[in-house]
Amino acid sequence: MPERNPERAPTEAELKILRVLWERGTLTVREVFDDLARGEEIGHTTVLKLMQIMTEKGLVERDASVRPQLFRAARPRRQTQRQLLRQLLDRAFGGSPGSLVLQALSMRKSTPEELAEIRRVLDELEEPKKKGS
Amino acid sequence: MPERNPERAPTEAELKILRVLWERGTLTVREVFDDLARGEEIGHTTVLKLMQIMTEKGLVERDASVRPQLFRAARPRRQTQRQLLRQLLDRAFGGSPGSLVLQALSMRKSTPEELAEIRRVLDELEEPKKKGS
DNA sequence: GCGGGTTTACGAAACTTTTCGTACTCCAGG
DNA sequence: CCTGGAGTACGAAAAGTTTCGTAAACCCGC
Repeated sequence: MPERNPERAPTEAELKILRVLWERGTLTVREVFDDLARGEEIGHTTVLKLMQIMTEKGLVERDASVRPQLFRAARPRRQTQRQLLRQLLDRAFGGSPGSLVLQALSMRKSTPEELAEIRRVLDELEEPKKKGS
Repeated sequence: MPERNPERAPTEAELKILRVLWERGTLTVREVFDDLARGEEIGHTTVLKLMQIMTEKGLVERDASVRPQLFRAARPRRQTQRQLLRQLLDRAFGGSPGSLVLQALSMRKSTPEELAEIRRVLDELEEPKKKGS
């Protein structure tokens, strides 16, 4: 189905649209446009064109059987985040997540809950044998 | 000094060059070229042109008083990594480092030493009062 | 001093991404 | 019907990135 660029990560403008779709589910072009237009100057046909291209790339899926047609993200947020993380890792962190994590943590802004969750994941990573609840 | 693009993060090709400069310090175009050409197909003047543009952007600094002229990264690796991380955070992780860190950790590939270091940073974050060694 | 390889500057082609004008289609109301 | 507004498709301009050809400037050894 993707008739264009298959594996390249979403661009900046594409991510703006994906963020809306991940957050709100299945939407019309107008709904996405209204959402984006609240925060920036952008044209309705610009959003439409982007979403058409994203359909060709396989980034979103389109239901053209209804009018207006509906769009939704083709891949879950997590998967795309992972792809972008991998890309950043290779481009600027020598492929090692360690230093990336440290830099990210040093940005503060993490809640105590997140820190606890991180600690939990660390425990699992360091003790892969235990499988108890 | 930057006569072009002031604050935008380095592009893919620019990062390839920055990686070499961060690793090896102050280099000539030929040295950067030789380094990159070992891993991919690329022309010498392509590298030169990129480095000229990067000079205009303020990404590298040039010493034109010697021949061949010398280039070095204008900003430390850490600072650029931070900028790219911030960008990724805003673009795809809703600005919160927590989930980014968790995703990165789930990629494995971290050494026990890195995990220990991460744990140490976590401790500091959760207990900002203690200042002991 | 001269010739040839090296270095540098510059312009522009080739691509990609982003933006939008224009026009066509499809109704709903009058 | 007819018309106007919403929705859609399409092409292309505008902007940004990457690549390289060409030629001028420079330097070393003969």
